[in-house]
Amino acid sequence: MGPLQIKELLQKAPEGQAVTLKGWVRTKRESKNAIFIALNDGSTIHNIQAVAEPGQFAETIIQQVTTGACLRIEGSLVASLGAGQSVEVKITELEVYGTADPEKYPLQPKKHSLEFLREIAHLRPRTNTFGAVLRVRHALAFAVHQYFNDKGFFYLHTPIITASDAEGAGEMFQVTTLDLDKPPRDEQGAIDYKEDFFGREANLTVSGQLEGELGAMALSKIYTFGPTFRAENSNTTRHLAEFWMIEPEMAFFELKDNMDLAEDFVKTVIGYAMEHCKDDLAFLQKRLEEEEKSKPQKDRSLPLLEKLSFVVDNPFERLTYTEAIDILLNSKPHKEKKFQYPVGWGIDLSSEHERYLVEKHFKKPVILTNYPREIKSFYMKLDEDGKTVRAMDVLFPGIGEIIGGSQREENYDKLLERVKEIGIDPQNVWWYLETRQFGTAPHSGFGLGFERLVLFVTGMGNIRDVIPFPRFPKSAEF
RNA sequence: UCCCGAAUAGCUCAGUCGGUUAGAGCAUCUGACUGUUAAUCAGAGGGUCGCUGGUUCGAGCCCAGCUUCGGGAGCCA
Repeated sequence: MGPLQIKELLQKAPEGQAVTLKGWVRTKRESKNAIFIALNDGSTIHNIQAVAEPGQFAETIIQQVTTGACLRIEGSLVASLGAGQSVEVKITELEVYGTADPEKYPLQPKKHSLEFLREIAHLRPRTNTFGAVLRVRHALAFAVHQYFNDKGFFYLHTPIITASDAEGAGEMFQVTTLDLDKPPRDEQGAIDYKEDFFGREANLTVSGQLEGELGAMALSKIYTFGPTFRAENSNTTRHLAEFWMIEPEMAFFELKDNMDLAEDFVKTVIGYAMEHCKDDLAFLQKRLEEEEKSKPQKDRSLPLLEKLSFVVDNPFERLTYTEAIDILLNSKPHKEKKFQYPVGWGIDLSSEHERYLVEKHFKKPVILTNYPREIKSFYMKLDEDGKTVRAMDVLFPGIGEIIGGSQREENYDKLLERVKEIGIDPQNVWWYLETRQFGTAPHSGFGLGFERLVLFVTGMGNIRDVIPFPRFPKSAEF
């Protein structure tokens, strides 16, 4: 089962017991009577201090103990003689698993910019910041599964390769085994996809929702949690070409049930991270506070943990799109013509409008519902007036849209009409339409961008820093 | 894709009006000191100033193009 993790060792009572340490050197300090090694194995943000006596080991060995080197240490767990830590390990055996040439190893015991660390994504998990982010990311992922399991949902594995481009959720990455130099052509000279691996055009999924609905029409409550791909040329702090999306889909849920679930779900998983990642979140909070020292008081945000508590403890503001437009029309920035994009019923809200509602007007997460049908997807259930659909977007401060969902159109005729209206060939989604012919049911669901959740919980500023190996335009290194 | 900004030592940055030999802190190395805490002190090494071209007696600095990066916008989760 391997050695005890440093996280566990740090909590043990020091009784001189024999322990084994395996981990990477963060710093080494040599003094007349002792050599101090700060070792970290990623199990916790905290290092354990290992102590050797000068002359105890050959100088050639001690010289190999540099920042980044990997060590095996045998020793005894004792009470620390110095301040700053309660326990330490008195070294009896020292083995260098792997050296890290200090002239070449890019991570130094000092602050590095996040931009620089992005260039060395293969090493950045070894930093305090990324260690903390990755542990929080894990806790959130675990909490997602636990939450749905507790609520009677089933984890449905929807396909990653799909032949339907009906979602309309964005540009897709094509999947092909055709020879791109000389692809087979049909009689019209067009590429003949009948010759391709699947006998038709195929792409990476942009959403598991349509398949998720098929699952919900049998298992009642399902969720997906998998990679999602968008080939959009998006260059922002909130978009990735490859990201992880969580999509619950529930039979017999109407829009209000959907909102209740979304709110409870987000609050619960954030609460889980707060409970299980105290040290990491405290570190991230401190990091943010230092970063914000240069900003004027008014531009500083709440301390991270206060911000998270606030979200968990307060009800989200719920209002319709129409009400939101009214608020925007009566807002100061609108009257003073400060908005870059004009406000009016029917517009797709831009991020400045969403920010105003969330950050200025309500100062809390907001759920907007009942958007005009023209700006939302074909599968959303029409309201009685035929003008709006039962959509809901959850908007978070600093992040924008973290969840997008809706009650689905379960009426076959209305759905077929909408499919045709937006130009999808019904033949391409015959299987989706059939669910409305065979035992159709009211149902709802939503999609949550996992990295946006991690972004919010960690307080990081760029989505590329909350996924281990980000994929974005012109970048697929590592 | 659009707008704005940036690119100088391993990292973070300064560099005056275009003018002689390119600056600091951290890191690294050497020495001193020390139960140390990203130790401290002294010294040393370390540069194709993103690339290409132009203006000029002279360019890190001015101009053009390109590349890469960052922030904002759009697309969205």
